[in-house]
Amino acid sequence: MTASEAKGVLEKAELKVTQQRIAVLLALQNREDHPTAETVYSVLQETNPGITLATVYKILDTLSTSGIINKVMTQEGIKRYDPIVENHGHIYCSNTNEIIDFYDEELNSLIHSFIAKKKLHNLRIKNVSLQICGDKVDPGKKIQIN
Amino acid sequence: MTASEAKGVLEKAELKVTQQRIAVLLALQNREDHPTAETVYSVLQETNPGITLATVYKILDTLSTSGIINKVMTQEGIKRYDPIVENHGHIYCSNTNEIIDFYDEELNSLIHSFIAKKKLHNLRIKNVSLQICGDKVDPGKKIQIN
DNA sequence: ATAGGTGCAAAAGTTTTGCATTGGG
DNA sequence: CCCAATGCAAAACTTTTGCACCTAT
Repeated sequence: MTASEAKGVLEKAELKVTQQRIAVLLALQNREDHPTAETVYSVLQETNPGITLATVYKILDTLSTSGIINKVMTQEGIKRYDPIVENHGHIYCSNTNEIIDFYDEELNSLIHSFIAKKKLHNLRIKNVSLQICGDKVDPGKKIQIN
Repeated sequence: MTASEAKGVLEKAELKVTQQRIAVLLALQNREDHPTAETVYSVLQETNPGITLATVYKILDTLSTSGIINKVMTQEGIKRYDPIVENHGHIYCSNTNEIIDFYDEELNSLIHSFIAKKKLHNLRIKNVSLQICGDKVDPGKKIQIN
């Protein structure tokens, strides 16, 4: 994602375009590790030395409330953020603290048709996601999905 | 659940049987609202005035680590606890802060057979759960599942 | 007897808030 | 220009920790 694309995303969401918001958005897009506010903040120190931790917190909250990014809670109660907003699940490793995206069209339609069939009255569904918690057998290697 | 049943649960898990642990376990069993440590603590003030908040925290952590109860993270990052440990999903209402159990055998087998088929290598799965986030349309009424 | 649990207070860690200042539309 | 976003510091809030004391086994 480029800076002007980020600008477009913010404008589309009717958010004021600021240097800080663009920087946070770009920083998040460059990561696949679902960083915390603190991590985003320290990454930005190199490129945007002015930005404040409190501002990063506020921006991440604003962006996730607007549906531009995704908030993910860890098992430990830490907020982490995901640039991918499409429906997908997460795998949590309690030994490495990794959060890995788990995307599958078939599973999505499986779950959604099931929920539609169940008819949840009086609920406006905003988000559905499958979470898989576990431990890596070999923390040094990646998790393979196939 | 009775006090002696609670005692049995603790013994089976090889945990030392204390008045405080029994009290916390019973308090949790009597609730369907997935209380926080703070809530469990204040509920216990009536029946067990001696117990400390820190102790409640420790006990809830011990019990969930032992698999006797279930830890549930809210979207806000608050730890809440569930006496039901069988595999089930949760519905989160962001307007009422309710957590509602969502249990369905068919969905469970659907998800599990899917995961088995996908073969997640290098991962020791501890827990799988579906989380549905939404808003109650009418906060005064219950959510109907059928 | 002794290993481990509890109570108390203090600390840690994350996130939020209040307010003055700055900057975008 | 004006409202909203930012920066800064302080506060809030949940949860953990250290240590002395107590209690199950």
